[in-house]
Amino acid sequence: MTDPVGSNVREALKAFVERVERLREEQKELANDVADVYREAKGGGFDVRALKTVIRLRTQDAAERREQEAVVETYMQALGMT
Amino acid sequence: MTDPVGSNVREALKAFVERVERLREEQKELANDVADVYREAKGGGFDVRALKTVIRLRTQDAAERREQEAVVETYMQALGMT
Amino acid sequence: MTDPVGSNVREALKAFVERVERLREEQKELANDVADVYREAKGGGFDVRALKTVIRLRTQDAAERREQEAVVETYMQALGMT
Amino acid sequence: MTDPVGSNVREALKAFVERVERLREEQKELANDVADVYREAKGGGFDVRALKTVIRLRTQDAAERREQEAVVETYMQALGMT
DNA sequence: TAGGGCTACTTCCATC
DNA sequence: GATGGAAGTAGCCCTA
Repeated sequence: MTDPVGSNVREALKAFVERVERLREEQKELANDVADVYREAKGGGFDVRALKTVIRLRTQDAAERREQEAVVETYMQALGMT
Repeated sequence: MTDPVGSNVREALKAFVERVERLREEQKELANDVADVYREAKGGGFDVRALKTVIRLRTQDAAERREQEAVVETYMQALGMT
Repeated sequence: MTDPVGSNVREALKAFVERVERLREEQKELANDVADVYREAKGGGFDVRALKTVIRLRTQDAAERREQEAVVETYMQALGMT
Repeated sequence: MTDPVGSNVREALKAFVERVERLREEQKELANDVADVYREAKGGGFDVRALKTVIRLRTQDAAERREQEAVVETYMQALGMT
């Protein structure tokens, strides 16, 4: 056992690395799927940027979102960004 | 049909949004899984930052990686970072 | 001249590195300044998140921004996010 | 004073926004300067990616950097990435 | 109050 | 050039 990383530890290391790599692979597949959906939506005439905005807004609580938007609106009016 | 978005289009919109949201949900779960693995590894005494570095390096081609490292090493020696 | 990096090249390398580091330093100072402003604004009762949103929106062309917002609004209504 | 944002507050708001925008402008100029340096370096035959790596490593303490690299090396050997 | 995780933000990189 | 993902950083909150 002169190895700086004993075989049990080595096995644990390999296991961690492989688990992460497997998960990364699945993440990449999902990212491709998402890109496919947007490509389809674009092909169907939708504005992808607006779609992304809507989807982002949906992740926020509705009440909180309206509150944020109200504050932003107030600031914009105060700055003459009408 | 005074609606600016007709019902067929509306249905298509909902379908796209829901598909993306489902995929995003799965992505989030995978991200949590990855975080869990790193947490476990940390608990097992591994250096998470080094782990991430190793996993990143594994995605590179071995020959290319060694080439990069050689150049970096050369520059570091030239700068006295020995 | 057995050095893999000749002295002229070495000097050029050092010069590039130092120029970048100087610029990075200035960037960091500016980032601190920005953080200070937001801290002040927060202390003055402003909503920092909304402030950031407003400042981001100001970088967009006003007409384009309104166009985007109109599309987003249309999608949100179609999805019942009223 | 029926304005939701009183004039003093409005002035404060404008001041904050303008300060941030000015700082952002300076940051952008610095980013351009950095890009210029790398462009020059590339023109002089340097490997920009390796340069960036070296500059990043220089921000770390030398001892800490060597420690990190040793751990990474150990993990790589344990994984057979020799 | 110093640390330590957590979240959000920003920057960077790799990919198309 | 644009996009998405990852890494690093900073600020926040809580705990000890």
